[in-house]
Amino acid sequence: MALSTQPYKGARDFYPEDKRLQKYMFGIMRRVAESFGYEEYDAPVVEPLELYLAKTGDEIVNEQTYAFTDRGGRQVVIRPEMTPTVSRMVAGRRQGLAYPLRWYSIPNLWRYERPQRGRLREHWQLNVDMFGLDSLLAEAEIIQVADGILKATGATHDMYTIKLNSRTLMNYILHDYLQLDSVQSHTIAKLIDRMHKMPHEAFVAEVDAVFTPSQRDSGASNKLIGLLRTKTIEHLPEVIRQSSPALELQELLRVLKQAKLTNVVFDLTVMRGFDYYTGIVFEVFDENPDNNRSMLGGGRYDGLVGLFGVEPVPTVGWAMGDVTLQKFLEGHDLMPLLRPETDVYAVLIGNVYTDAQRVIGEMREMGVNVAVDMTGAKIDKQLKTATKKGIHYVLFIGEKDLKDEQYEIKNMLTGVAERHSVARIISIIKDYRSDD
RNA sequence: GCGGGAAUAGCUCAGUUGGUUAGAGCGUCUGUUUGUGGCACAGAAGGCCGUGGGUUCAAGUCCCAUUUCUCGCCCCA
Repeated sequence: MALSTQPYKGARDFYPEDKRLQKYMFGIMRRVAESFGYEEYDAPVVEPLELYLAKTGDEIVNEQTYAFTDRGGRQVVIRPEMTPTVSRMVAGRRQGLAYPLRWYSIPNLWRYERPQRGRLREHWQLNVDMFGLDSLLAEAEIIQVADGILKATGATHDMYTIKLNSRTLMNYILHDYLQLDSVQSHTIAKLIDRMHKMPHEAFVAEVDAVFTPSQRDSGASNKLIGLLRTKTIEHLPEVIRQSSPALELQELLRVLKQAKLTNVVFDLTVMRGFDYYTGIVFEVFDENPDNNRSMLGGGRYDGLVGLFGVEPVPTVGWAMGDVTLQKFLEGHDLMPLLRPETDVYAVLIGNVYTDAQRVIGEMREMGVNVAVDMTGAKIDKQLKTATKKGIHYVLFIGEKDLKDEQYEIKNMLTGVAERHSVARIISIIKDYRSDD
């Protein structure tokens, strides 16, 4: 039985062309996050099981993690998300950190589940968090970071929509306005989370079933359905509109509008799956009809750091997966033309390998990436290799070139070849590389 | 964890109601005589038809199981 060449189920091999795209996406994430002053951190891939038991839903821990017992009998998990880890790190040094703390990371995460479109077992996820600021300006800033990253890919505001909601507003509506108990509220919240995946009649029927007969008679069920259709805060009933979470949402919308985010809307149906959110929640939706999904989401979760037995630290954050971003780029024709890392392929003519080293070495010292063909193959064969590798420039080095100190540099895309000194060639390559 | 679809050359696929040595295009390799790739021409390699059972005189083709891929569900980083 031959060994399989396939990667592990639900995980991906990154061949150089795949890795190149990943480097491009991560590069944008890093550049934009750092432009807002966010610092990169990382942590071990393996965490103790308890870290997740404290906050995440049972199903995630019990059925959707890679969990095992290590040789010392410790129960551990390959991290399925980064939020507990970063909360742990902040709690560990909370007194020595400078707040507001701006941190980001691009961890590799694993979940044990059946792969499907856009959801694998292994993925990379950008996490952007701000700790220590209990102000709407924190939400506003991290949303701007998200917007900045998408714009840096070349996306425009018509390609995605930023949808805002508030967990506290939902609590107010469900508990105070509709008078539901906590079990009913929880069930309704989960239903709202799924409402766009089911026919409207089915949704209405399921919502109805949650209400008691007397609640239905008083019209509470219809009120909720009506509320969920509301497209702006202004159209909410007066009592709700004057509640403090609604006023807060309105303020955030105003701040974001001032920051020129034209694609931000209020959406009462945005729930987010996790229970740990405590305030504003938001999601960014892809407007591509073929890929209508949430590609990024987050919100305020003030309670997590406090789980480590320290003073609570107010926190906002969001996360975005590499697979969803890639789907977004593909769907909107935003995939970049990526060049190979190698700038120049050196074709050797005759037995000049040793003498060519001084030319090649000089180029490398000046920051030009040069791959040398030392196969001794015929010229056409060496050129074919360069073409196949996708390298844009070929440098010919033969005895007469070494003697003249003039070398032919050929652009493989245009077919144009010129003879120059090494110094001139280096500057041509650098100019070419910088006009990305 | 539950359900639908799929699996034939490196890739994309064809393969008749089951019937001889399993096909194409692209790609790969070799050559068209050694300082110039893409084009053209000539030739070659490459398949336990995913795997294991079964039905049959005969299975790539029908049946069962299994694995993997894929699309959904559950759940949602």
